[in-house]
Amino acid sequence: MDRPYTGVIERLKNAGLRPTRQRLALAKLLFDGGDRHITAETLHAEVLAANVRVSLATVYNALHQFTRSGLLREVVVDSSRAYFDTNTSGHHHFFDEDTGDLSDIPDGEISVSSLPGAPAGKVLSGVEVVVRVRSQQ
Amino acid sequence: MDRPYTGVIERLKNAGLRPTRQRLALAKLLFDGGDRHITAETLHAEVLAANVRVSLATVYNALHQFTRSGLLREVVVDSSRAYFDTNTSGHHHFFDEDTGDLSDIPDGEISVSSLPGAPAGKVLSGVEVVVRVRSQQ
DNA sequence: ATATAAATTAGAATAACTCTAAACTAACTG
DNA sequence: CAGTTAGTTTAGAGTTATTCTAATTTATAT
Ligand SMILES: [Mn+2]
Ligand SMILES: [Mn+2]
Ligand SMILES: [Zn+2]
Ligand SMILES: [Zn+2]
Repeated sequence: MDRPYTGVIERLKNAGLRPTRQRLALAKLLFDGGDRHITAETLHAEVLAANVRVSLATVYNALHQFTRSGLLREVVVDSSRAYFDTNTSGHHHFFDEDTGDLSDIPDGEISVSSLPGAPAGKVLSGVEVVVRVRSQQ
Repeated sequence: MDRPYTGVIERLKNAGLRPTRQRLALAKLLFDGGDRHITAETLHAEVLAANVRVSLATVYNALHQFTRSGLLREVVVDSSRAYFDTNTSGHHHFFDEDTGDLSDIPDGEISVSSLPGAPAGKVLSGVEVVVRVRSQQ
C-alpha cells in the first residue's frame, strides 16, 4: 500500500510539469482510481480534506496545465462552472441539471452519424453530445 | 410597413407576459426576422442602438422569462457566457471557439442514433450536440 | 380614476474565475 | 553539496457575467 507517487511523478514529468507537492496531491486525487468529473471547487475541497494545503489559484492553474498537456479534458455543460474530465478519449455525457452530476454515457449507447464538415475556413476541434436529465420530481 | 407590434404583442400575451415597452422592443429584435443566437450583452447593445432604454437587468429577466415560456432556448457552449436561441426546435450547433460564433448545423447533416435511456429515477430533458471549430490560424 | 399586482431599474452583491507580484522551491551546475 | 535560476505557489486584489434588492413605475382590472 505504499510507494504512492511513482506513477503520478512520471505522468507529470512526461507532461513537462515539475512534480511539486501540490501537483502531486492533485494528480493523485485525479488519476489514482477510476475516471472522474470534477470542478475546481470540489477538487480544492478534496485536496484540503487530504490535509495538503493548496490554494484555489493553484488548483485552477493545475487544471488548466493538465488540460493543456492532455491529461484532462474540459466538458462544457453548465454556464456557471467548468467541469474537467480525467477521461480524455472521445465520449459523451449525461448532465443532471438538478444535482449538477456529470456522468459518462457508456460507449456504444450513443453515436453521432453523418458528421457535418466544418464551415469554410474552419477546422474541427471536437464533438460533444450532452444528454440533459432532471431528477427533481 | 407599420402596425409593427401586433404579432409580438400576441406572442407575449400567449406566454402570459405583459407586453411592456421593454419586452416589446426585445421581442421584436428577437423574433422579427430569422432565427438568432444572442447573448444578454449583444441584445442589450441592440436594444439601446434601437433607441429604447432598457436596463441590463431587464434584458436578463426577459431572456429567462422567454426561455421559461418556450419562446427561447438556452444553448450551453461556453463556460463564460450564456447563449439564447430563437429556434426552439431540436437542432444542433457549430461553435467557433475563437470568435464565439454560434451557428446551426443544417437539419439532416447530423443525427444522434441509439439515444440511451436516462439513468434510473431521471427524466430526459434534452439532447445537444455541439461541434466545436476553430478559425484562428 | 383607483387600486393592485407585475415589471423595471440602479446599484449593490455574488460567484467563478484570473491576475499580480512577492515568496518559495525544484532542478541544474560546478 | 552551495549557488543560481527558472518555474511554482500564493494571498489578495481584480474582473466579468449574472443575480439580487428594494424602491419606483406601469399595465391591467374594476
Ligand atoms: Mn465563469
Ligand atoms: Mn457566470
Ligand atoms: Zn466523461
Ligand atoms: Zn440554433
